[in-house]
Amino acid sequence: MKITTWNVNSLTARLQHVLDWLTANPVDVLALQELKLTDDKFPHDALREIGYEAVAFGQKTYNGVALLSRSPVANVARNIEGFADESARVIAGTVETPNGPLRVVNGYFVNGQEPGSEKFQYKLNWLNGLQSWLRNELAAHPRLVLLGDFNIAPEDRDSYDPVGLAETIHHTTVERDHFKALLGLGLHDAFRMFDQPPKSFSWWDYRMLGYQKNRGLRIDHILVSTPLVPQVKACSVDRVPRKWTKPSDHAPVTVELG
DNA sequence: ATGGCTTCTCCTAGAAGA
Repeated sequence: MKITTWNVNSLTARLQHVLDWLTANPVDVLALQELKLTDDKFPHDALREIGYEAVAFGQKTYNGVALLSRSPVANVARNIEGFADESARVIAGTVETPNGPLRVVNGYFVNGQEPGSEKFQYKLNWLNGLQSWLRNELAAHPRLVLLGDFNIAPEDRDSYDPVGLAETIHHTTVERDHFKALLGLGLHDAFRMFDQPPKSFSWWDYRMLGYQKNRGLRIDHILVSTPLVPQVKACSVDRVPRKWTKPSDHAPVTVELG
């Protein structure tokens, strides 16, 4: 089965891209971030027509996450239990697979804007909350995938300019330590389980011809729990939709589980 | 050097994204 994460930067603006991409890539589960719409505006009908049911957790203008699935999603949770949050950033659900139930946790991690800012502190608090909650989620659901827009470039090789951007947003030691702490819970970066082309990124700035010059970051991730590791068959970024007209600034990342 | 784009809204300017 295939599971994908994609920050679409407005589902209203990107609905046709999502429909086109899913039609060409009929993955089992698609985790979306940055819907930027409220649940009453969620395009259930258009998705149903191509075979997907969705559970959504939306918000006006900002944030918003959803799980699209070809099979039912059960036991849906919204945001981080035990962490009060004004923003719609997490939706989790369980799908049945031939190997048993699979917990899928989809997150739109806080951006943080600038180290030292209030928003950066919110990012750190949010990451602490996520970590505590995930410990329990993993205990309850040993087969778990955490995926989404992490807004963290975990290592220097995940940035187009690790020296020039050292200790700037997405690159700070404290953010990277949080990423390592997630791995410490018993999660594994599916992308790094395979040989990948150098300068593999998942996001490119709209400005400065970012995509054309491959000035990007790898900030969209798929982490799998230890029991799933033997089942991971592939993980890759699909740059194709980043080349479409009016693209999202993020590309979809897909993991294949055997 | 800066910002260079795209999205949204209390809508045509400003905030936010990353």
